[in-house]
Amino acid sequence: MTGRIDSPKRKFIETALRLFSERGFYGTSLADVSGELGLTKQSILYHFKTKEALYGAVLEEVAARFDALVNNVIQQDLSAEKKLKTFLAHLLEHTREAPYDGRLITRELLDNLERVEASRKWYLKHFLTESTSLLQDLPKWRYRTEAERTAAMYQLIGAISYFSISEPTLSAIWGKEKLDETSGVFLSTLVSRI
Amino acid sequence: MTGRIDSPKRKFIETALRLFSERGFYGTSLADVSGELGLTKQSILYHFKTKEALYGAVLEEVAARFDALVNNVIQQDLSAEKKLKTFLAHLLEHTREAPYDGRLITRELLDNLERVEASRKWYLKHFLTESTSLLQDLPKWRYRTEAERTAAMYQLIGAISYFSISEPTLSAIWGKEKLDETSGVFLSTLVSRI
DNA sequence: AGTAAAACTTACCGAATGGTAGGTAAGAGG
DNA sequence: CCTCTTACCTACCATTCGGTAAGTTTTACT
Repeated sequence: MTGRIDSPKRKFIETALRLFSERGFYGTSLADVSGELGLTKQSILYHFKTKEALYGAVLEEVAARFDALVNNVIQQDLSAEKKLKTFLAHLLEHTREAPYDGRLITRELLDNLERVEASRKWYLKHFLTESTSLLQDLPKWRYRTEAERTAAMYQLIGAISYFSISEPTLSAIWGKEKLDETSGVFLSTLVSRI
Repeated sequence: MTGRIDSPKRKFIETALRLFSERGFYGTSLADVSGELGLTKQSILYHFKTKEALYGAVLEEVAARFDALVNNVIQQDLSAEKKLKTFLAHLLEHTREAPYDGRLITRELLDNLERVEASRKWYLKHFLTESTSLLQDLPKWRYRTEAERTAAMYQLIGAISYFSISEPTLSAIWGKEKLDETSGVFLSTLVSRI
């Protein structure tokens, strides 16, 4: 693993994440990515064999961040309810601080329908499984069916994710002020309905 | 308006909708679209001045379907609560019957961040505004703030939309059986938390 | 200082892209 | 029968794409 913070690979991954998340895989060229760093596209191909390999590295890093997010909450010594609320708060906070992450994952959900390969991994599997387990220990949900808990958890994740990718559009439609008001009450409104 | 069902424009729009929603704007070439119809790409450029114009026509049609969906519910003579539930049921049903529509809108939410032009219209404005108004007449929500109602409504729409674009991925992660179970209880789980 | 690996560069390529220009075949209406 | 419009076509073009090959510069280490 390239652990070094300033490893050249990492600066490519960071830039690629931003561009892939904003313009998508096909909308981003290798020249775009390297250009942002003042380099030629061949500098990328030195570190990553293909464009797909670069994309895979980006996806892996983003998935690792989401995994870390849910792992972190699970390991804390909190009540089940507190864990869930903390998880949702952290997830929402993360989509705000690192909007590229959520956008990339959403694009991946849309794209892997077509750009499938035998080797494609399901980076989100761990995140989804662990997230859903957070509902299992809630008294309110313990005696519901597994399917109901799964549906409920995916609704929470979906609500947060969809809102975060919509923010630029909503800002244009509603104006910044109304968006900020809505953002301000988003978490409490979401949690109040659990 | 090209009202005729078999208008040549319409067959291009239908095919383009499918491909744009599956592969995205940059992932779909004019040759791809025309190829599916056994034609050359110039046949498209005869009907639509540019690729952007074709995309715009597709987007307009999809947005019109969402508008019709919410308009249809609002005009019915139902209680506020029944209206909301009917709306959510119809929205979920629509994302299942016409999965291309939801995927295209989600891509547009992601893309218009970058592919903005002065002329770009906010196709979703009417849909969002009218949808949110559905919560206004619910006793439970009447005395909450406008921002809270807006947040709640967008959470419902987001939950449905995100789930629908995730179905292929979830089917691969969970398997078809678990996905079907979850789908089966999705609406009731969602509604029970309003 | 010397050297070898790492991190780039220039030069090039075939394929695909959106789009232009200039046709042609078919049908409708007078 | 003639003409105009619709709906396509072939031919072509400049640009961009991901990727290969072969050098050159920078860095790290002895």
